[in-house]
Amino acid sequence: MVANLDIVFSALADPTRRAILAMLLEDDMAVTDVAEPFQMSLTAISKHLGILAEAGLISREKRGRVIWCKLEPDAMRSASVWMQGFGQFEPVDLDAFERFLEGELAEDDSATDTQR
Amino acid sequence: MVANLDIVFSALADPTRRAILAMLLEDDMAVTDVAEPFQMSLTAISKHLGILAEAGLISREKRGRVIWCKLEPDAMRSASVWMQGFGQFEPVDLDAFERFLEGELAEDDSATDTQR
DNA sequence: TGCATATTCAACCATTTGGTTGACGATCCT
DNA sequence: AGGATCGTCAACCAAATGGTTGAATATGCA
Repeated sequence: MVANLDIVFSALADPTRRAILAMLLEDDMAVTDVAEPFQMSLTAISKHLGILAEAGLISREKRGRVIWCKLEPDAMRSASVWMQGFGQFEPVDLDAFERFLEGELAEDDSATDTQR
Repeated sequence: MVANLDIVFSALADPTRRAILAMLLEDDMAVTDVAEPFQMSLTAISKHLGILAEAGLISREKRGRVIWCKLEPDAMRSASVWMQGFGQFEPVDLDAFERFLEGELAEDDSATDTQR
């Protein structure tokens, strides 16, 4: 999944699309329901969803008449990794960060009711 | 520094601009030197630099004839923070990571004082 | 002073983007 | 079968984007 940074970043550059992603963070949604809070036409939203899907940021699955849209947060990974090359806003001490993640993982393992 | 996600992400969406940022990661550069490795005109590069500056990703300082371009990695912070809302590929809980670091630091301190 | 260098400005052009509307295919429900 | 709902397609449009060239401005240097 070598996401193309061009299309990922340009997909993220539009506020409508970022809002859609934020909505999908809550739950999977049908196209019509995604469109509901916006002023623009269903066609416009459908195009936005196409762009998000093209970037790999969402997936769409047709069940009956309804197409369900699902967030695919992994697609942001390459963009995030690229950005990590810049600046000090990311954990500077990667070794410490690894130990931190290991600790969290151990916690997750011990938590029997943890989802995913 | 409430960077505008629209202009930050769309600035990052262009491969030429990302390449420029990567070059500036090495060192500050004059406009002419930034333009040198690219096929396009100096004017085009100048426009790209304008867009990067508008997004806050670089700053430009004129010294004599030469305008020096400097990476401003902080501008990526808001974009990075926004992305952290999605997915598990970013430090999910930065606060927890900070507490973890403090904890490690405390361990180191006590290790120097006493035998663990 | 006069020329070379560094950078931007202004005008222009082709392509892409984000939106619209109207028609269409597919599916569900009586 | 027939009507309502879900979503896309096709054609179109205005504005933004990414590039060009030629001229202009500002600075350094002999």
